Amino acid sequence: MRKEKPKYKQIIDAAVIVIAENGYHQAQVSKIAKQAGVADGTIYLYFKNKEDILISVFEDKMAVFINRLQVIVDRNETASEKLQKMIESHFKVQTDNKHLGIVTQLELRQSNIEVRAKINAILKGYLDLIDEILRQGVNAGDFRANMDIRLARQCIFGTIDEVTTSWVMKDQKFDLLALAPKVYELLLNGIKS
Amino acid sequence: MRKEKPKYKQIIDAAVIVIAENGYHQAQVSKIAKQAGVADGTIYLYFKNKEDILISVFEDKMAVFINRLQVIVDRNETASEKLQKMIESHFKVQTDNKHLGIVTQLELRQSNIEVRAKINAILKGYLDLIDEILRQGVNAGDFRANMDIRLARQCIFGTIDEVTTSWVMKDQKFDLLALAPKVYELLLNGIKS
Amino acid sequence: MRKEKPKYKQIIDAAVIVIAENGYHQAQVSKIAKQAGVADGTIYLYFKNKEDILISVFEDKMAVFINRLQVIVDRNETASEKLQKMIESHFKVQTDNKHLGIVTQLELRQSNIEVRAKINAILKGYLDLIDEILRQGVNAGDFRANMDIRLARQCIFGTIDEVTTSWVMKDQKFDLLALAPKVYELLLNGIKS
Amino acid sequence: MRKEKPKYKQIIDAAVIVIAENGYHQAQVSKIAKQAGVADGTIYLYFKNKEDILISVFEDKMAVFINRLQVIVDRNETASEKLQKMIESHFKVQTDNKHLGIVTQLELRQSNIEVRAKINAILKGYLDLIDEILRQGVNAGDFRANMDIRLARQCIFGTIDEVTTSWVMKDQKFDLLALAPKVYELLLNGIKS
DNA sequence: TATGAATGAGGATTCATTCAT
DNA sequence: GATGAATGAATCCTCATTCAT
Repeated sequence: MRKEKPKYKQIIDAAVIVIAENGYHQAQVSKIAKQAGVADGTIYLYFKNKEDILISVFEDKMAVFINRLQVIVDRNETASEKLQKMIESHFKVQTDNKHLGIVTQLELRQSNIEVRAKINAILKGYLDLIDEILRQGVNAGDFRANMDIRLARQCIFGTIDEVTTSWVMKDQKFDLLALAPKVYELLLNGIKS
Repeated sequence: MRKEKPKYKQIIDAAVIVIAENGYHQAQVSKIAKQAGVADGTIYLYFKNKEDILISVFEDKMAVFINRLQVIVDRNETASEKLQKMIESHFKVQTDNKHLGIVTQLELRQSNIEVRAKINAILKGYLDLIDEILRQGVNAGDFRANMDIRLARQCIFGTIDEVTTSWVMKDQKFDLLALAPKVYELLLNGIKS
Repeated sequence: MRKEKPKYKQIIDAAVIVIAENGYHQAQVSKIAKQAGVADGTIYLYFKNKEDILISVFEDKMAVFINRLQVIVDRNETASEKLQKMIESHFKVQTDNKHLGIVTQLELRQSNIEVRAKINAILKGYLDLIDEILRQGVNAGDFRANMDIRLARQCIFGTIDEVTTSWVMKDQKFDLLALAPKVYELLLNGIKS
Repeated sequence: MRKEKPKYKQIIDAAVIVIAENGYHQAQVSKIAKQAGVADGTIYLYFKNKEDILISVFEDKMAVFINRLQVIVDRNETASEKLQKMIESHFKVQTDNKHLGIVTQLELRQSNIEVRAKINAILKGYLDLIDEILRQGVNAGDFRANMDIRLARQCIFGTIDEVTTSWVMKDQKFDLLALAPKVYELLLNGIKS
């Protein structure tokens, strides 16, 4: 599998650095190749085209969020606790990697509709897990029975996303993780039964 | 004042159509000029450069949201009622113009950091009005006293934005306006005292 | 005659200022019109096109050189004295108008071949007068009999021109007029019998 | 070193031909690329921008003049002989390449101030060698002791330049090289002791 | 005469991708 | 697998000139 080859990872990491430090529109393939320490042409042995690099970057980084959330969902806890852990986990991953937020919240959003559609398909795996928590909460009677799952999830993700983007745009100057309890409280109030 | 000249408006409207129908990266100045029924050079009598067109488009369209919200804020009603009207107004404006959502939710987000920074400055006028409603609600005892205004606003705007984007990406197939009551209920639960 | 109309002169003078202060390639017709205090379109009531303005500027300014030289040539003096006066006169005119040198020595030389050809035609009136002095000198036995008039004139004009250009490029910092005696000596040695 | 790559030279030579045959303002990069037999983009692997091409053209061609003059200066001859050889060499180089004079005397002079400044810096290498000959002549007692070196050089270069330009503008119809002895005589008379 | 809004042709440059080595 | 020189399509903006008023 291509993802296991060392150069694949090398190029992905280089792309994150180049995009974060130069911005989406200044992240030329040649710059990524240089950062990765390979020739321009080598990129095309591992990626179909530039679009493929960008999508792979998102996929690679999103996997961290998804894997952690999967662990949370699989635990034997209440939906409210899972919601809380989810928010904390999301903010924790962003806090741990300065480049990540710049890339996911600002730069990759400048990509064109086609790339964004593929990014959304990847994001769906994450959103589905949030839905799962919400369904668990409804079934357990923790969350309101007549709640629109999709809407609730859009509220949760929209809020987390907006807060994260705001934090990135403020140069990550404040403690994002410290906001988790207040975000949790706000969101829980909206959905609890 | 330039905005009162008919051609200024003509070009703005042409830009919205061209961007919505061709996409951000295929919205060439010459295409906008043709759509507006003017010569390419005429564009530059009304706009400094292409960036200026895009920012002006956002400014012009955002003004509709802001003006309507200002009216709502100025009314003699409870903060909860204003929140409700705000959500309805937001969805109403989006519903009334098929092109608008494509431009604000999808296409203009592909613009570079400089344009986005200017877009955010315009957006701030809208966010400030939401903050105003929240402050009014807290002062009147309708909303929780210890509520973080900024966080609550990020929750509200993040949710509305996410719902709207989702509606646009689903080709505006369902009735966005019909979602307003449920969105209102969800958000109000999160902040009411 | 168009040259006697006040606006004609107004535009010529404006052109000299605009060219000197902005450079040839930044001397747009609209800038000249603004400096002259007329509308863009008005320019075209007095000049056929932009080229015509530039040529007229050269013609107008060159007339000063030519008229003064004509007076010198018509005097009852030796050719050597006339040569001396000519050099002094040339440097004097340049010294008297700071803008003139910038326009004639640097900026107008950036014009295209067609304009330069017309400029050369105007210059010919000046060169012919130099030839006249040289012929007088040869006839009077002051200058070498076997001298090639055209070559001698090219030497004289080439030297004066090179010295003047050098003075302009050194920001007219030194006293050009003070060089006249040495230039005269150098050139006279080359041609005297 | 870039100058040793065949394509660098290819492009320089193509630029000379295109400029000479089409004129400075009609010498588009794409035309130069086509003449050089390379793609437009290839130009930019060897030159920073169009300005860089033009300056490089002048530099490359001026090197011929400078190298030949350096050889002359280094010889064990009198300053007068060197002056004579210099004039002959200058006219010889111009005579050998029909395109060269058009480019150096007419077309490149239409370039803007920035390019001209860089061209003048290159030209300085040539002028310095003329100064060297003059200093040698003064020291050896061949040229006048109280002579102003700079002025004498301006006279020499101004004359050669004027004669050459005149020859180019007359479509190189007469024998430029045949003028060398008379030019030499004229200039030598001006400076010899 | 005078105005000035409108016109529209024209070109340098970037960069994702290829392919001979 | 790896290289990197070469490709070439694609677009924003300027400004001389016109002409309806």
